Amino acid sequence: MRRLSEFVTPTGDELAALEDAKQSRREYRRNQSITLEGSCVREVYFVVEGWVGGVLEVNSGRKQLAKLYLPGDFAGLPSIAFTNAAEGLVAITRATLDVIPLNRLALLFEQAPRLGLMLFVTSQQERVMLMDQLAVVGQSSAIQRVAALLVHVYRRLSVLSPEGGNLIDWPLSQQRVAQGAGLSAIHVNRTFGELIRRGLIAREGKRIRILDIESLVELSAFPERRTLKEPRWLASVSSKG
Amino acid sequence: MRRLSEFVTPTGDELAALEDAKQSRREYRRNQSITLEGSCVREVYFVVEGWVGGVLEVNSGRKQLAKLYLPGDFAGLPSIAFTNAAEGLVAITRATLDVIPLNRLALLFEQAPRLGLMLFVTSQQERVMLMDQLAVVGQSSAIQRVAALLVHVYRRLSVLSPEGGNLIDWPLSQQRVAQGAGLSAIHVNRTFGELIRRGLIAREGKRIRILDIESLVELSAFPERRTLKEPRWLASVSSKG
DNA sequence: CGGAAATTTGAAATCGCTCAATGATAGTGG
DNA sequence: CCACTATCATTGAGCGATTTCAAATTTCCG
Repeated sequence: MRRLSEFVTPTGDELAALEDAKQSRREYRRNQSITLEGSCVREVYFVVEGWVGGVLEVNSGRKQLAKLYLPGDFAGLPSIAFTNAAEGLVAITRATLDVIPLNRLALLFEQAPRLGLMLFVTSQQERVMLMDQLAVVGQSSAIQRVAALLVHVYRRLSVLSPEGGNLIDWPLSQQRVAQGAGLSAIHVNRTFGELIRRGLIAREGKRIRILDIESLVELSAFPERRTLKEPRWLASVSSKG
Repeated sequence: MRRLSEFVTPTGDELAALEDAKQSRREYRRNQSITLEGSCVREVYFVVEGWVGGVLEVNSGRKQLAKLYLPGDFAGLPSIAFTNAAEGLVAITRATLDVIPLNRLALLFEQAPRLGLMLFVTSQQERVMLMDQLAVVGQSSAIQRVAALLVHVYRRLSVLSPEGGNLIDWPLSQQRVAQGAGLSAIHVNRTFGELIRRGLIAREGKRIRILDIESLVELSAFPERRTLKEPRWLASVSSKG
């Protein structure tokens, strides 16, 4: 629930309503497809464990990794407005998801309006993350794009497990990094090499060690955004569930 | 209101609540800044008339045009979760905006929960639009990116004024197109030339005529998304305001 | 252990960028 | 109304970052 409570603290009733909306729990193995792009949308997912990718296919087979869903994120939401899913969902690691049928999601807005508002605000955060990724892909060099992805993952994991340190379990193939950064896989390989040569990161098997986060941040020019806590404009909304 | 009612038809009470949330109306001249990136967020805007750009500055002065807000869109929403505005808002044409203070926006979720849900769903649409733009910028060539922008604008204007035809009033400088597509302004110029040479578009002063929309769509590989109308999963939510 | 997928490296091609300069257009103030 | 200026559009030339193609190695999974 970390993502939701980042903003305001949900009441017990609100948390209960959310738990109530969850129908079942599913497990996926690494690289397993969760939802196909273009399929019919009946439910969304709460990521309990693992990494999930949101992937769009365009331009004769080329793929864009548009979003990394981590534990605490709601996956599949963007597609709910359309007849066909805009993004495919893929388990990037072994993953555990809770299923939330759309009709139960809709009821949350009636039963717990403030929770609905929190979901709304969280979706605005997601829009900003997409805009940031767009700005990186649109306006910076290959090494900056890869650095930005590293910074993004580093920061998000830091929130999830503050004791995690600088060693990141890295399940993304260079092909997937390429799909996220808008580069070719081969150039991603060379770019990782350059980051290592510069002493910014090191590879330890399937892990990546962040050696110099300040330099990575400076190189990537990736903005750090501060979330508003308990904003005044939200105080007037009743938290009655 | 077109954007909201695209999904479900709001009741009179819901429309009244939304009107009530609007505080004042403001006019901006072409190229005037509406909101600075990094400023404090106290309100959002409903675009009544004109085009508004959402711009992110990154990477030592380079800018990304992340979103075109057209009449009926809510501008400034993405920033509400943060202490500082993530995007700057710029009037691309002369523009008229209604101001909605954040506390009144928040109250909508309590007073008209179904309207809150509609705002939520509309935000998911916006996420998909961003993902589509990201996929275009990340995965396609210069000519495809410019074609995709043309198709995007053409489709959105077609919804706003179905009688509009193939002649588009084009207020975007090549510099701004470049900021949207992740290209240099000079290359945008050459790319427009190529599109004209191929007979896909023609320029008539400050207007652009779309000569061959099918070929533009095929070239750009830009997906057409169908909005879900009156979805079953929403029927159970009360429309009482 | 076998086979598929992922990584790595080299060489050549190309797309798009930068630099530089010119021409066109529009807004401003006298 | 016109000169002035800033912005925008256009064109050429050369460069450089990234892609593509090809092939060797390594790693991973069953």
